[in-house]
Formats: sequence, structure tokens, C-alpha cells
Amino acid sequence: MARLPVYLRSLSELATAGSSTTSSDVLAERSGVNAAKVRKDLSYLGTHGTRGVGYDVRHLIFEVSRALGVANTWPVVVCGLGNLGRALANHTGFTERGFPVVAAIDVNPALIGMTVDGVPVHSPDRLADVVADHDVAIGVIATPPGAAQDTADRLVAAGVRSILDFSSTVLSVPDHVEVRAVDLSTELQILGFHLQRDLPADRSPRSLA
Amino acid sequence: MARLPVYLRSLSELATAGSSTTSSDVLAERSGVNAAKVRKDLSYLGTHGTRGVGYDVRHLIFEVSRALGVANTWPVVVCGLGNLGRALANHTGFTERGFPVVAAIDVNPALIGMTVDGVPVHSPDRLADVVADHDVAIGVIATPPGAAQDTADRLVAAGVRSILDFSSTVLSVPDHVEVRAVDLSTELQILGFHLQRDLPADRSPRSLA
DNA sequence: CGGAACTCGTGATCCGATTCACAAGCGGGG
DNA sequence: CCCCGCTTGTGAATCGGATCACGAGTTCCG
Repeated sequence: MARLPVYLRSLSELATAGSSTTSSDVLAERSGVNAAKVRKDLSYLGTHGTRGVGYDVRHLIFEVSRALGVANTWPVVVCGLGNLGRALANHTGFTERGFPVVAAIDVNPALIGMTVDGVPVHSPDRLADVVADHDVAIGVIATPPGAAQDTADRLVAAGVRSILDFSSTVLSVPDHVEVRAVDLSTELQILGFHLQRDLPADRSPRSLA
Repeated sequence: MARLPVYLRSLSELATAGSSTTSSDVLAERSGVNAAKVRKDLSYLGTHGTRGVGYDVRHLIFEVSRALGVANTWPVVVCGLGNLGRALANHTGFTERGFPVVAAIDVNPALIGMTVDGVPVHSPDRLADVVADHDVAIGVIATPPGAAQDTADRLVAAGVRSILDFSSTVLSVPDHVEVRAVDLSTELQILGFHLQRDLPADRSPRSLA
């Protein structure tokens, strides 16, 4: 489930706040979801709370962490060092959570061979080597849209099976590769869509949900 | 629907590729979805394709653009000029799509009063003025988690009704305010979760979907 | 002119996720 | 020791989106 990371954050907050035990209600409140959903989600983990009491925060953190595989570290390569790519390569939160950025890829000859914020930059041609050398598990695509599919192909050829795509592109990859797309313009457009629907007294297109 | 922006991109590509007409099959292929879904989505727009022929690309672009309110421009304020905030403020794609970044907010006294990539930086105290002066419609929160809720409160108080939140926080806001959360660490954790589930021969926690 | 091939629009169906509702277990107080 | 209030776990019901399937309209060719 996509909610597990949120639960984990809420639980960490509770732990640092000194709580040793908590209820599905509190957790739901903090995570912005329904209490029943929390209980059902946690029941899939095989976790057992105590009826009448609630959940043990420390134990639950342990269970959720294990389910998420937080113990593992998954080396990441960032492809494309534009504004966004540089911010991602530089982002300290990733390493802390087990996703160290071990290398970056860019076509710019002026960058290749340099290190940016401690991250070595390589040519796309060396992608396969980089993946092999650092045991890269996840590729982040922050290239311009035109280069995205090619980059994805290279990542897949190099054996990467997880891709986080910021390129505003629909990537086609083999079935065994998982892609998660984050498109900032789309997010803004959705917000704009709702803004438009709420405001106008004049006729808007038609109800859409 | 969240798929409209994707359709619009696909349609634009088709238009520049010289197609004057297209089918739901082609559009589905390009957008990475099911053909029936495309037809159903478009039918909500009141759009009418021609049976046996397909859709007129130009007309469809017009319809989708209108539904999304692409004609409107929604001024954006970016709150928090860390790595990510700076990348967002600097991102040219936003202005092109009708979301000009008219101002940035940061607590750093060294930045206040400066302009970063042409974007003026203000103190959080001036947020209400900034919103009023530029008719800001959307607030982007790229602050550290600890400052996110406060920032959200200020945005709401200033009259902003749409928030794009990068802060890894569950924000609580009034009902009439729409929040879309983008959490990069969560995305990576989900990828890591699936990686972990696919690999190990030893027993993983339990099947989760 | 007739029919074959194609494509849209949409009611019907399916399926998973969410929510509801409640029995079962636990702890504390009298 | 018993009862009462609290919280979990989970089957049942509900909901909404995705998919299927097919009727209907269009084009084109023979």
C-alpha cells in the first residue's frame, strides 16, 4: 500500500513525542485517513494490536519498517541535471531514508567527470557501468521529455527495474519494470481545473465528478 | 479527471506530427491507458467524435483545453527556497503552461528582498500582501516539514484555495481548500517496497496486493 | 446500391478498495 | 469476581472506477 510510508512518518512523530502506545483513531487522524482503513491496512501486515488498548508504537514502527524494507538501501542514479535533477541529486533526505544518490548522468560535456554536490557525473554511455558498479536499483529520470524514453531504455537495458519519472512522458517499458510518474505540470493543471470549476458563474464545460 | 492533461499532451504531439484526426485507440496507446477509458473520459466533456472516423485533433485539443481551463493563468507563489523550491521557482515549464511563479517566500533574511531567477523573494510576513497584489491562486509548499503547516495556514488565511505540497506532511486545511501532495521519499519507498518483494527467496512479511 | 470494415457512445458488468458494523478480547475499577 | 468501557479484527455491504460488449453511425469499395 501507498499509505505505509505515511503511517511510518506518523508513528515516528508519535514515538519522538513520547507515546509508547497509540490507537487506530489517533493514527488515522495524523495520517489523514479513516480509522477502519488503518486497522485493515495494519492487519495485512500480520501486526497485532491489543484490543482495548491499541498498538505498541515501537513494535508497529518495526513491523512497518520491515514491510517497507527500510533496512535495505537502494542506490539511485539521477539522469538529467537540469534544475530538478540537481535538486534531487542534492536532496539529503534521500540518503537518510536509504536511497543514496550514487551517481548522476548528463549529456553536458562540461559536467561529465565533475562531481556535483558530491555526486559524480557520467556520460549516458557509461550508464550500464555505473549501474553495475554501484548496484543501482532505481533510476530517476529528470531529463527533458525528448530524452526520457531513450534514458528509460538505457536504464532497462542496464538492468534497472524501478524508475521514477519526472519527465512528463508516458514511458513504455517491459512488464517487469515498475514506473512511477510524477508530473508537476499535471498537478498544477489539476488544481487549475478545480479552481476554474469552483469560480465561474458563467457556464463551465460540464460536471466531471 | 487526472488524465486530461495527459490526453492534451498526446493530442499536441499528434497535432505537431501532422495528424488532423485520430482514434481512441491511438490516443489510448499514446497516453498509456485503455481505449474504452479514453472514450468514456472524452464523452464526459460533451465532446463528440465521429463514429467510423474518430476524433478531430484540433477540435479535441480545443475541448480539452477549455475543460482544463488552459486559457486561464493562475499565478503561483513558491514557499521555501531550498533545493527543491529553487528548482521549482526556476522551472520554465510552469509559466509556459499558465502557472507563472510571481513570487517566492523564505525565512532566510539573506534572500528576502533579492530576486532569484527573476522571482522576488519575500518574508513570510508579507505573504498576505503578495497574494493580494498578484492575485495568487496556488501556493506551493517546499518548506521543511516543520514549517509546512504554518505556511499552509498563512496561505489559507491569505485566501489561497489550492496548495501543492512537497513537504512530506499531512496538512490540515478547511474543506474548501484543495491540497495535492507530492512526496518524493514516499515514491521511492514504494519502489523500494516492490523491489524487496520481488527479490527475496526468503520469506517476506506477507502479501500486500 | 449493398455490404464490409471501422469507430464512437454507453448501458451492463466486474472488481478492488473503502466503509460499515459488530463480535471478541482486554484492562481497570468497584 | 464481575461488569463496563474501550479498541481491535474482520465479515458484509457499499461505492466508484475500469472494463466489456454491443448497438449505431460513417466511410468506402465493388
